[in-house]
Amino acid sequence: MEEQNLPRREREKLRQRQEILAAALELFSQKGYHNVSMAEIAEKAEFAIGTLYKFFQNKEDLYKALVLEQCDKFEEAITRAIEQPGDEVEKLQNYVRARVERFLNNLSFIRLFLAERRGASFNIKAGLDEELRQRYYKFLERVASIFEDGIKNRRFKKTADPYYLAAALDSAIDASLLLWLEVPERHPDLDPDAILGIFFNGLLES
Amino acid sequence: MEEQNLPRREREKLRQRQEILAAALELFSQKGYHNVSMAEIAEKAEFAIGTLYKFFQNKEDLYKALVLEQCDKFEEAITRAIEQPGDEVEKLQNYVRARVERFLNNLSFIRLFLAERRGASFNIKAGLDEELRQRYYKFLERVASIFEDGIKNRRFKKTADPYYLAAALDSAIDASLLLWLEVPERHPDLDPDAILGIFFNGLLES
DNA sequence: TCAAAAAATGAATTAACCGTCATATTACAG
DNA sequence: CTGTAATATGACGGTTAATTCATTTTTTGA
Repeated sequence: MEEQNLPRREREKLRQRQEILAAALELFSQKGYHNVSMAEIAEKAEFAIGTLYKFFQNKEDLYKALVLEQCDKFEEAITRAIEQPGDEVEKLQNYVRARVERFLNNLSFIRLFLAERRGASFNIKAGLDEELRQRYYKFLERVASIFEDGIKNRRFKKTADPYYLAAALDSAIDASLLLWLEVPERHPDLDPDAILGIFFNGLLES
Repeated sequence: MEEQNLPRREREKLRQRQEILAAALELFSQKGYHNVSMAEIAEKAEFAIGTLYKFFQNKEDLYKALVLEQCDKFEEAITRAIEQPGDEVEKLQNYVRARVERFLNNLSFIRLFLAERRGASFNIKAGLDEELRQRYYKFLERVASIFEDGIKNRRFKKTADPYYLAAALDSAIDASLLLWLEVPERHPDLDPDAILGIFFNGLLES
């Protein structure tokens, strides 16, 4: 990380900032932006209200920092997976596995993320919504390009526009993971490769 | 509808109620629950604030009524499509087409619905969230049973658990529709059968 | 036509909570 | 150890918005 060689005071500050963000993440993901007060965040993080304002200009700023930071982590993890060497099948396998892993390690953020990525756009968060959308579309393009390459290399049939394929795969992952999260007793198996199987192996008996 | 043979006064009331709900739907889907005030809804519906409280106990109650009513309509339309006679392939085609059609006719609610169906659960709406989840899972089961039948009848290969297939298809529909909604210039074609094609025709070259 | 009942109204009440800032506490240098 | 600077605190001012209810308006039926 970049914590390395900063003055002691600065490192301390960064750690405090992280603690506030952690408390906020937990609360926001449980109750949603509007149902969490600064007082609550302060109490959970064990700071005074005023202290929060030393780190963040206002509630919205705190929220943005939280979401963007988590997005960065998400993108880093997924990028690493996609950039492993291998053919398109392997890349997609790595992608789905990384998605699943990240999901399992970050349940609280996932709730927030899904709510944000697709939710109605709130005036109060104007700008963030648009930025997230843009980032998501760029990210989808990278997955789409795997499909595209696969088609070029005659490994995949062109069953649909690569971008739609990417969107479909990505949302199918979300759906499967949410299912597993919300009714685990009915759907115990969570096999990343099974999700891909839906796309690889056509349903129709030929 | 059930408006038929009610006293004039009652019919009048129902119509007023609908007007309030229509105004609320538009506002909520544009700005989100917390960014719409009762005063705004009242003004848009051309009633006094107090009048809203003759129809709904409070803001949350109004919101619940709105969402549940729209869900009813959604379920009716989809049920009608699924219950058309035909083999499993035709049923799935009808299902996807009905989903697309409903989407196009109800853009404002779709935004609300997607936000609600997957969004973080808000305390304030406790109960509604759970009900929606339950209804959605029941609905998924019906789609899943089409896949199940198709597998039994040797029309489909068993590429995955039918319930996961249903969830994947359903969310792929959402994803494609949202894509089309948000960046129509890049993704002009919106062909229900193309979405199904992804699931029917395997990607892998054999 | 008119008085009683029903319905509609929106000003006033009340509650929540964001963000400030005067004060208290802590850290630090001399 | 002490005075000063840096930091932390949380009570409070101000604003927004949900809900109530006394009053006005409309409807009803005799």
